[in-house]
Amino acid sequence: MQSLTINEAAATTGWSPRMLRYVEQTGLVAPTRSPAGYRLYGAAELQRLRTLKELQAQFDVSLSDIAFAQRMAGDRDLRESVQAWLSAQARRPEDVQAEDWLRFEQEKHERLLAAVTAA
Amino acid sequence: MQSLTINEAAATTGWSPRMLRYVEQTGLVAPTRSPAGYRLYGAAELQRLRTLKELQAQFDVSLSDIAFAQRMAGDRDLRESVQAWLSAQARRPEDVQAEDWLRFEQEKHERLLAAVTAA
DNA sequence: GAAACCTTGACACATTCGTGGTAAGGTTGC
DNA sequence: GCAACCTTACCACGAATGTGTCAAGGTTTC
Repeated sequence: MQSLTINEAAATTGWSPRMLRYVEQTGLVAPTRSPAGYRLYGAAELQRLRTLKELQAQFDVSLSDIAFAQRMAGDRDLRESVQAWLSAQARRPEDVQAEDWLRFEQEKHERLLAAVTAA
Repeated sequence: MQSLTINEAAATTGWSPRMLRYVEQTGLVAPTRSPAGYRLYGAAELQRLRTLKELQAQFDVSLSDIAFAQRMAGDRDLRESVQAWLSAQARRPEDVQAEDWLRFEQEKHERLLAAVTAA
């Protein structure tokens, strides 16, 4: 599996070289380096870069949004604090939305329980 | 249970009136309104404002970060797309972190199953 | 050893976020 | 009816995000 240098990676992913460096700086896609320090993008990184672009286009999210999601994924304290804060709001009528998140997890448990008790 | 007007709410929460309006605009804390359109902050809103401030101080997150988390909570498509993108990265050695998120949900199911089968 | 790549670092610029102010006008309480 | 509040709508301004370009210098390839 061969790797692409930054300009090649830019060509096949639609990002500019400048942006590839910036994306790396945000911690979202970090290529490996050659002995001399050249960025080397493997198949996995290229795929991630493409899907990252899709994610942005489809939902209009910013890089810092995704970076925050990644931070939440890796920091349980943060994640639980945020979830707690959000769930406290689910009581209010206009925010039925927020409850969906919880309900989502809740339902997973219910489905799981249903499956187990049915057996 | 009486409600506070914006300046009173500002006084007891530490936010400025200006920021209370801004926070409302972000969709994070929306007070009810009096017939004349005055913002009325109840105990729940006041509490949410205080804990929001704590959340920011403790983890150095921005309002837009929390707003994005809230958006993810309410938009399953978005949430699952982001989670999928993040988990695709968990394979890479330096990102063991990200896997924790998934493992977290996984563990909840496992604990649930353990509790059920133990009974 | 020169052409064509790569690196980091900087300057620049538009856009958004966070925050304060101020102006023009409605509401409330005496 | 006036003082003290509230509203929305702006202008402003620093900090962060997103993006391009350019300079000074290392690497690779012929």
